[in-house]
Amino acid sequence: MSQVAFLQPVGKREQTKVQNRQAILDAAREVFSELGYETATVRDIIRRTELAAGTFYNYYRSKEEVFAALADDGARRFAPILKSIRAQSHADFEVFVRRALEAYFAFLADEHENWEASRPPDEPHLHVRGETPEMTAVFNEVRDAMQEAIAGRKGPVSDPDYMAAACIAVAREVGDKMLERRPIDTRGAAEFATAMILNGLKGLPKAQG
Amino acid sequence: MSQVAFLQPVGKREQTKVQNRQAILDAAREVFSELGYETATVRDIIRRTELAAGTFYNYYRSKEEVFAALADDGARRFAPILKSIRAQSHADFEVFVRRALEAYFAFLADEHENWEASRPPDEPHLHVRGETPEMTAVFNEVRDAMQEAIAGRKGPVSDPDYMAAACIAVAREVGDKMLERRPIDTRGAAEFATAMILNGLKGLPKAQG
Amino acid sequence: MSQVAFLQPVGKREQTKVQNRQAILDAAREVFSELGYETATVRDIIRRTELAAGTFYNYYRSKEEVFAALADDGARRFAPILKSIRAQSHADFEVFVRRALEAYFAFLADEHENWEASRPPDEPHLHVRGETPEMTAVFNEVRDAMQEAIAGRKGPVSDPDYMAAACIAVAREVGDKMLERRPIDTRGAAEFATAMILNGLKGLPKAQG
Amino acid sequence: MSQVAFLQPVGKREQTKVQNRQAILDAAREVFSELGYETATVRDIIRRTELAAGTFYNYYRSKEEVFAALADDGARRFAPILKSIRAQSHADFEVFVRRALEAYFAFLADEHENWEASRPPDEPHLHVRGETPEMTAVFNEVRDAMQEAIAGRKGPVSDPDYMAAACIAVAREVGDKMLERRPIDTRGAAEFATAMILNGLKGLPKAQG
DNA sequence: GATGAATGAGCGTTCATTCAT
DNA sequence: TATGAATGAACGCTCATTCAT
Repeated sequence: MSQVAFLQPVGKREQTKVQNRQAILDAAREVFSELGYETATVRDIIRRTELAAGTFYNYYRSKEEVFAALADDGARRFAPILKSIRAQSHADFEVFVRRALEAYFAFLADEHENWEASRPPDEPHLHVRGETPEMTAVFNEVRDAMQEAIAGRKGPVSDPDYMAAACIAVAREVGDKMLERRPIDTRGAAEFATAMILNGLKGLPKAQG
Repeated sequence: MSQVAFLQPVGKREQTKVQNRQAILDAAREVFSELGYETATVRDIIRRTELAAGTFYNYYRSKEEVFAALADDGARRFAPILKSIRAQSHADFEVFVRRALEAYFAFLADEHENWEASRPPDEPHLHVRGETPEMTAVFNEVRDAMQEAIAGRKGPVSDPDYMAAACIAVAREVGDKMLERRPIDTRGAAEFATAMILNGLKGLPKAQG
Repeated sequence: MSQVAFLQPVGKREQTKVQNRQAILDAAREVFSELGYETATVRDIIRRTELAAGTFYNYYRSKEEVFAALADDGARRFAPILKSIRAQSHADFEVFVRRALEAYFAFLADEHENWEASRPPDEPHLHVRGETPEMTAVFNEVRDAMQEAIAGRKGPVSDPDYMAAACIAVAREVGDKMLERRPIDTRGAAEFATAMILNGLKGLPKAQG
Repeated sequence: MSQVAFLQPVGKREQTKVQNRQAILDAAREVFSELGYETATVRDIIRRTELAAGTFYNYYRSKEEVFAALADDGARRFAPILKSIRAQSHADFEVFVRRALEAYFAFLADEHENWEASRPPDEPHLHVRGETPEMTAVFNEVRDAMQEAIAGRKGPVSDPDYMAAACIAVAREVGDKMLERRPIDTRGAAEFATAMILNGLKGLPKAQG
């Protein structure tokens, strides 16, 4: 046995297991973002795979479960980024908001570009909003962080629940709109969303550019 | 012939027709708000009814059509309210926003209470957000009005598309949250949303109550 | 009471009864000839009528029954013609065959023209072969007559059952083809069919026209 | 591994697949010939099978497709026979007609016997004429050949379209009648049909047997 | 494990027929 | 009688899931 094998005991078996799992995840990601969660079927997923129908169930028990797995994946990748942002903001709420939004929009753009890159160019194209599991998950991360940040602010706050809901709603909508524009301008979106969240319409810069 | 009969010549037939149509609409409203549009099936609707499978099709040709009928109903009731608000605000954007939000939240609360009243008390309860057709329709009305109002504002604006998206997102989320609280406080929600939209988090009153 | 009323007691009631029955028959004839027996539905029939769905069942118990009624109608009109032909042929088989075919083709052409006349000009148009009930019925009449005539021939015959089947088959096919040509040439068709039946291919005149 | 296994490597799976496919074809043949194409339903077919509803669709996409498969099968078996007949008749029309009819009737008889053999003895029994897909297909083959043969004949012909229609009609009807008799006498039927087609009633032998 | 055919509940829809009015 | 809405069995078909191989 090689050292490598010792450190990571990948026999042929384990390797294909990993590959299959990944193949399913990849196919599922595509399918969910093209068809949306409701419309997508398990069959759609396995069809984009070289695997057999039954094999799906060796890895995931249902459509729900594979969706959750994808979401998890996104969350796992994003969580540390968000954590370091919080650490770096030293309780400065404005800074935190700005940076969190920047990170969120960057993640979105990245996801989106990967997805577009891996697609045959002129397929019919539904793109149901924010329906990819990763985006959903990352969005949830941001929401939670925002909630905590708001709750932890010193001084009495108006209504932390409403505040969080409102902030996160702005983030989501602006994010979706951003993805529809070309070129995708994550900085512009972050600026807008930050200004809007902190100062409202009246605080927005009066002219664009 | 009684005068009443003269005013409203309802035979038993017409009566049951009206009743059935209403029963279908009521069932559909329930089903859509519990399961969401995608998940709901025509059969789910008829099952909540004492009617036979085929009867549905005497009234509506498809799930889409019954959804549209419900949405129409909501829109029809709300549109004049919104129109008079616009007329009364004389191009004062702040006033318009405040009143439109008040009307929107009031409508939501009303809808919601009616719906809750007609429900068996402790059914399992998913409540997919804002998915009842009426709410969808009313929300669309508000969105359109907001978009127009923003587009029509004098002076250069930062990014009307983002602005509209952000405002409407706040309205929707705060509305949803509002419905989860008891008692339902439409005035509080409207105040919050208005302040948030116009001035952002920093403009929010520092203390609650 | 007038004499007429005495002879044919038609009150308003009886009159509409007759009219309704006729309306159903007319509609059914159209529908059967356009859609064919299998494809046609009772609903198709009543839809071409000013009557209500249930009314159909006051007159006929099913699709089958109205089909039979139409067939009967055709048979009733054709039977006397055929009878007189038999009487006039004094057991001369060749004469009988020729005249029976002429009468059959004439009836077909007549039916067909009536039907075409009563049709909107460029509707889609299936015309399933020989499927109108009248044609079916008349065809059956001719077949029976032919069978009898063959069975009654003096001298040993090769195989009366086959003979009848063969003759009638020729009549039907040539009849169908005839209806597809313009102008409809009943005489030509009768000549051809008669020659074919009596003398076969080898007895056919060598040139056409 | 045995040699047999080498020649035909059939696992149990392949075996049941073949069996199921055959079961569906058999059921379909029965259903079509008892009910006719129009009346038959996919569910009628699967009901005569031990299979589940959905299984049908693993093999055929629709009623049409299974019908076509059956027809194809018949046509494929019959086409070479007919081809060799044409080759052997060296443009002698009479010979061609006689042999083609013989082959057609033989095929019919064969088909029919197979079908009867595989049937429970005294089922209700409609037997819509010549409606099994195989017979339909074979009949079409004969018709086409006949049309070509007639069209290719030297010398002016009376009316090739009528001629073909008449010949084929005789073939079909005599064929159907033949199947109703016991014992099935394909030679007798062929003799009769040939004589009838070539010489008509008057050329028929005067006595039977 | 991987396979992929089999399963059968469920879907949207149609339609002959019934029956209260 | 005429009406036409109500009925519910049946249709073609899909799909998540199972299970023998």
